[in-house]
Amino acid sequence: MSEAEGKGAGKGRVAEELASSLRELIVEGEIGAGDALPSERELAAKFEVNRSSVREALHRLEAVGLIEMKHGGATRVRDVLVSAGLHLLPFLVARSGRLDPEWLRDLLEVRVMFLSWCGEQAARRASTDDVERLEAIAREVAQVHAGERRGGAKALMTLDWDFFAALVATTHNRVLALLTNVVREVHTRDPAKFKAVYEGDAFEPKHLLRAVEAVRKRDSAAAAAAMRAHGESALQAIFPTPTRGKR
Amino acid sequence: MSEAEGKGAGKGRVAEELASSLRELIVEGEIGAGDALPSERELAAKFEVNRSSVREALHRLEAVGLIEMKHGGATRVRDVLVSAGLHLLPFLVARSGRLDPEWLRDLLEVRVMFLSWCGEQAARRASTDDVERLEAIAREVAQVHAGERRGGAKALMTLDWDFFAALVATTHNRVLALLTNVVREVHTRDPAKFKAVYEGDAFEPKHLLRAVEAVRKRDSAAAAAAMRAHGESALQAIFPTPTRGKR
DNA sequence: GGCGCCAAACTGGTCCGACCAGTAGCAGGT
DNA sequence: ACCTGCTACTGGTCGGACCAGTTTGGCGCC
Repeated sequence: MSEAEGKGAGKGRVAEELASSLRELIVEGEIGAGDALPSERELAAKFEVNRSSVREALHRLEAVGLIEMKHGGATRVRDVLVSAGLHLLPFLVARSGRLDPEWLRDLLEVRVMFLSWCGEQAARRASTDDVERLEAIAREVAQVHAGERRGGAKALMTLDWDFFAALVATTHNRVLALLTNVVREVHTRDPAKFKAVYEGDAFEPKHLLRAVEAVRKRDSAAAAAAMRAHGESALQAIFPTPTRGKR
Repeated sequence: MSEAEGKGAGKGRVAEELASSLRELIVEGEIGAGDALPSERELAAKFEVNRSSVREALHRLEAVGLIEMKHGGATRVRDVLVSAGLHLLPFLVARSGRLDPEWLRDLLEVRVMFLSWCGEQAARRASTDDVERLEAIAREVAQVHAGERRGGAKALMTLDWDFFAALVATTHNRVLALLTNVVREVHTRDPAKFKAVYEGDAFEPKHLLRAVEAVRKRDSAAAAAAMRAHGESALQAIFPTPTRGKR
């Protein structure tokens, strides 16, 4: 009866939980694009919640582009790849509780692009304050990496994110800021999943230090290259094969 | 394909309209980050709609990160730049009905990054079919641009988008596909706004043709350069000053 | 038999009023 | 002065009624 089985989180909110369940069904492909969902009244009965709550849950999914509600007609599942926004990236990357290698790879590839471009733009726009901020973080990373400070992989992960965030801020590009918000969702939803990137010897603070120096010198090409190397190292750590190759 | 119908204003949906009104108030800065919204019951009375509809509207805004609802506490406006997703890019870029130059510039800059990177990845992953598809579109663009075919700026805009979409598809990167969905929202919400990019002599099909050739030869660097040039030309057309420069 | 119209039986959308469940702030006791 | 606990808020859930579109199928007409 009571599907009181607490999912990952979010008790209290009935609607949120229902949305979570439905999202999972869709993301896992158990409902397939184009299929019609049960009617709101049916869902309400099936999940033993009020129809208002069902609607609330459905609206959440609609807002993210997962489903399409049509007055008078059925509510249908949309094709994730052509209608969904980045909001459900976290759920796609970590479907079935595990990291999906395909999605993770795509994500890390895009990350390389981001890092590289942020480096390039940051080098063009950075103020001396920006440079100092970046340098402070980079140094801290180096210290933690060298074992001079406590923290380990977890601390590295946090600092790496801080560096990225600082870099984005340095570009003064607000579109990028919005993009970063979404990336942060992925990053913070389940940090443990990405720990591997920071554990081996793949993580090299020197890239960050090089990037800082390049930004200081206003050398956008070098900054881009350094950040690209930083991103590539993570990619290589998880997918040792060269960047190319068929999928 | 064509699913973006004119949505200038009044919807049949009460909740949607209310959400629109509130979103505008927030995006225009009339409610300011951190401020508390009136209670749901107050809003219901003020807008003469039911509280359920108010909640529906609020949930829509919450879903995109515009506001924060706390059980027992007040519903507050969040800082757009640190919490909002890309979903409201269209509203930020076109706030007050006009294109905001600052946002547009940021957007076009990011577009340059996208195009460039897509070119690079496409060159690595393209099948012969992909190349043919890209070439077909590029040729069409060239024909329209040369006046051999009807359409003018509007047709160019559509074709340019098709090319971009095809390029993204060629990368086989699904994260990028999601990202593209969001970009499409901006692109299709009010196409007339972006007409300027395709009207002057700024738009040069040769970049696309060069990109196709580079992709065919698996020359990722050349493809990246060509697409970057393509993006830069649009940027230059609207913001004639060199890429750098303070803001 | 085949065609077309119309009405019932769906669907989602809105409304109402009540109650549950947290929060914050004020009042009173210590 | 501090802490406690009540109370008057806030949002969250409920269920039941009704409105408004879509879909469907049967009935009458051709």
